[in-house]
Amino acid sequence: MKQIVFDDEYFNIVDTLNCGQIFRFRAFDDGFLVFSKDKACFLRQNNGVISITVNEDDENYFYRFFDLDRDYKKINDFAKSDGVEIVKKSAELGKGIRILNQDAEEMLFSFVISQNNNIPRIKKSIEFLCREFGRKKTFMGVEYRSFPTANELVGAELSQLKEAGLGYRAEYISGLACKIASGYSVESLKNFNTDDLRAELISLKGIGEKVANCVLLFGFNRYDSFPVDTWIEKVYKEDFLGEFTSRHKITAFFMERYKDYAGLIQQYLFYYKRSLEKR
DNA sequence: GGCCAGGATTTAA
DNA sequence: TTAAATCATGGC
Repeated sequence: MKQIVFDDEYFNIVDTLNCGQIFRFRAFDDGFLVFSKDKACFLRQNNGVISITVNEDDENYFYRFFDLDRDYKKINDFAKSDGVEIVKKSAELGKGIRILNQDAEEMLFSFVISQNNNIPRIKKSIEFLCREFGRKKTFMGVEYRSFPTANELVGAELSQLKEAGLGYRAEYISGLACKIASGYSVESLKNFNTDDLRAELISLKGIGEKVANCVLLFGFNRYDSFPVDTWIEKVYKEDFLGEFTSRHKITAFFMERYKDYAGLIQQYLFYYKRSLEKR
């Protein structure tokens, strides 16, 4: 076991886990277990310090996973200086949000499931897939399951997938698993520039512009992407008083405005808007 | 019982 | 090029 220690001024565990970018974590002891791919780590926050407990071999993976090299102060300050009130407020509330560098393949499957769905249900479906098709692992004495590989998913019957509550998305998951298992390399996509990669992702069945932007942001570490979902659409209409109706144009509007900072500011806005109307 | 959720696809205009 | 219909599922 090894510990990564990090100042918590721009790292809040609860906000980072609950802002809708990650679906696999659970409260444990005085912190949280977080799962990615076949790996796990344990996060705690006290006395102004985040401590991340990892297996020796996973230190580099989770250092990158939690985006520990990025200057969050710079982006947060920029957002707080924005002329639109909700951007300032969301940056204050979301100051501790970090964009996680998650596994690209896991993000592909996860965000295909996310379409026209809600976060609690997405979590349940993913938990089911891990429990049913992932491998059994233990970390700090706790049992968990790895996220199933494409090879593990491709063996599943459609009827099995539907037990996960995937609905019509089951066919997308099955198709994607089949494509990857038969040689399509997600890894090699990392060499694409952002626009080419977005186009490539959209060409996959079950992935449109919004999901592609989520995968770009959370799975490929591309901050120059701005997913527009129902909440962001509300922000655009209610707080920016925008006139565009198509999500494509709304995305373009925010991309032009925030450029390389778009990804994090999008998370600020999503988390803030959703927290207002959820209770 | 209709509306909504981190929408995408297909078809029609 | 954009608009509307359709697609499961569960919580409210």
